[in-house]
Amino acid sequence: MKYEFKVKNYSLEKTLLSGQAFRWNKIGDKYVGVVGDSIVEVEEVPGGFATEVKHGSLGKVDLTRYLAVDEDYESIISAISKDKAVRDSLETHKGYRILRQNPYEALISFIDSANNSIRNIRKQVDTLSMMFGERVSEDYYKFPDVDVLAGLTEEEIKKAGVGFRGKYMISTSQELVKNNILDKISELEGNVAHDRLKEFHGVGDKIADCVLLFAYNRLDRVPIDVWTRRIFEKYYSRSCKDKYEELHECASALHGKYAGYAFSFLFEAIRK
DNA sequence: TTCCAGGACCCTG
DNA sequence: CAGGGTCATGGA
Repeated sequence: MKYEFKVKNYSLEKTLLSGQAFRWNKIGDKYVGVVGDSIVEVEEVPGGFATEVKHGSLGKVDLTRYLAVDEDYESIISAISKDKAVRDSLETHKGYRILRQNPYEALISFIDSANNSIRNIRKQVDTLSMMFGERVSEDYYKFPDVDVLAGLTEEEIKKAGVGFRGKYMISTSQELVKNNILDKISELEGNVAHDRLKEFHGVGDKIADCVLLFAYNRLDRVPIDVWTRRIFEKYYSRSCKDKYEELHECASALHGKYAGYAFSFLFEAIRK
């Protein structure tokens, strides 16, 4: 099925290849990715972009949600633009959007992000899908189902190249098979949801916030990592202790309910 | 060869 | 709590 989206200020490249999602590739002029059970092709056209869903059930409503096309982007930009550092980063990185990914896929993918490079994460998530996910078409595989990963041995999952993170993926999946709380996360208040996610083996402060920001649309959550700390040093040399919770409080105080967006722009800017 | 990659865990003091 | 070592893997 083909769908067209009219939307301003949407950069497919910055959004789909940024490191918030790991299953998109640019092939020629098109971006091709696997979303749920579908292969999606996206291409820029005048006034927005065109999508084609191959093999799969993904509809326009699902895509609108996943790609955050319905987001009130101008309001967000306007709100965080009060800050000069953010304004500067927007000059280069406006058009970046925060996706709304599947929570399980995001959880496992970001468990894979621990002490790892984006390049490797991409490769490993791809291999995981190829080895343990359902085949969609010739070269494309769905992200593995939770009960499949839950049934693997550490030896088996390590063949996907995920290293020491494999055991975390398995135990997290096993916990979810026993008690799938991922739907309930959305009902929890921010800090509570954050702490609940941290109960999974392999999920610490930063990864919990990645999942909240990139899957649950919690735009106020800020994954604090080395880059975030560099951002604080460079732009906000104020007195917040070098402790995760304190830094997150500072980020909130600076940018409020869209702090996740603000720091995503700053992150993209400083990482270059 | 060594170091680092969007960290988290575990053990000490 | 704060500070270390450790964990697989690939690329520079």
